[in-house]
Amino acid sequence: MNSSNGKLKLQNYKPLREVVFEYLRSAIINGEFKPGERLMELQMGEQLGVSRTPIREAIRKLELEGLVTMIPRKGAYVADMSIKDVLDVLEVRGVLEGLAASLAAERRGQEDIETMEKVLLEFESFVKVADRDGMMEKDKEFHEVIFESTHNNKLIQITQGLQEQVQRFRVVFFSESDDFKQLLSEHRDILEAIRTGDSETAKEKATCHIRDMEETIRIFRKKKNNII
Amino acid sequence: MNSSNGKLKLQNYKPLREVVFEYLRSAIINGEFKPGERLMELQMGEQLGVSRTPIREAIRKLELEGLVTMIPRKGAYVADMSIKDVLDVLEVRGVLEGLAASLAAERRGQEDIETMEKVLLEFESFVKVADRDGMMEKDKEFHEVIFESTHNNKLIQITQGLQEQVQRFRVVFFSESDDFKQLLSEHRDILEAIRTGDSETAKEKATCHIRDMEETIRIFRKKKNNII
DNA sequence: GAATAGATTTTTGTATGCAGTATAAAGTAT
DNA sequence: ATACTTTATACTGCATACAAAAATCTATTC
Repeated sequence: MNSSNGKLKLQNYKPLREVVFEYLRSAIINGEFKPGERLMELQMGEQLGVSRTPIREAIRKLELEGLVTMIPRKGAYVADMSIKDVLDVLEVRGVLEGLAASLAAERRGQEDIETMEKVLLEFESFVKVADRDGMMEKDKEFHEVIFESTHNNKLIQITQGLQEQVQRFRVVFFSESDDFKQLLSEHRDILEAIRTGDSETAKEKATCHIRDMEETIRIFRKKKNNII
Repeated sequence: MNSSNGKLKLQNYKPLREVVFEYLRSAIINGEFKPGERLMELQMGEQLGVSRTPIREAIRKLELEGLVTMIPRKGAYVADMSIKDVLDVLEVRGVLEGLAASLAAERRGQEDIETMEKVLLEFESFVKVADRDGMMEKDKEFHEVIFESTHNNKLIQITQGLQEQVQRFRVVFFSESDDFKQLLSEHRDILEAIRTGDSETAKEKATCHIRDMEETIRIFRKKKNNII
């Protein structure tokens, strides 16, 4: 079970398809590949220095994850994401964050609390220097810690998928909103409820937190009447 | 846009990988392939009369869906499912069913209600003749209609995935429980709340419905202390 | 008889080849 | 010029080939 033998390299081995999958996912999530853009196997393969096979296998996974849309015999396209899609995701995320916060309040360990506090402080310091990328990262981490604290693997897995889908939108959100103070205070409220084991309050605060995001998106939709 | 030309065949075209994917998924869900069983590409290919390529691509999707576990350079195995896994799924399903029922109460159309009523009647008639397979099918359909009525595509998509994972367990549930009358009356309560547009009650009833399933599983775990 | 090293077979990972289809371009008729 | 074929090209879908790793079997040694 321990790793004292020489097989480290083997355990570190990662199939090309996996490398490609992660690369493409990250590229789509971070907007390097734009929605509607076509992903051509041969071209991507040349770009990454691999054959079509691993590309194709990676695309199958992206397809199931909803980041890529397949049209048989035509090809793979980066999935469009309408504001309706984002709102749908947030509607689901709302209840899942609520569930997660309430479970976390019941099940969290001491080190979970400590990690949350650490992340929150780091978020705060990014707010001070107005580092949006830093804030986004820490915001994501904060929610991740909460989900980890539930010890419900399915919940963690599902949320990760959703996470990735909103991530594409997060950039917009963070450039729209200026009210990071509110975000911070909401996070503090959630953490406080989890710390004291008050699952009911934790659930409520977490749900509201997402509802606020929804509201921001709705306002955004009214301002610019376009599709992302 | 219309289909008056001869291109019908093309629109019906389904890639082999898709056929294989659906076949394997169904086989795993219905327990024809047992947990831990190894899926060998060449062997599966011979069995289905296709080459390894479509098999591999199907496996990538099953992998992401959590029905298959990959060990690099060793192969694909039907994913194990512990009772803890099932309980984790149900914990998530609980809040999602709640959300779905409350949204359905707000957004359902007339024909949604009619479909639910029809399915419920069909379920009832299967109860009368003690047809477990029929009941299982109608139970599944009932929940599907509710999710459809939310018009939230993400919610529908996520739940379908979860659905498939518990389906493997449903067989056990339906052979354990004899209290189909209660199941039926719970479904009736949910439908009634959705019909009258009482989203709060709908949510509550639907959540309880899943909690009951959880309870059944917990009792089952105590009775037989084995892993499925 | 057990253990180990080596050879053999099986299986995965990746690349490539071939057939068929969609798309764009060129040509033809009206 | 416009609409309708025809042709060319590029790409996907699937099969197959080849390399490398894992598993299995065999023989040899203690």
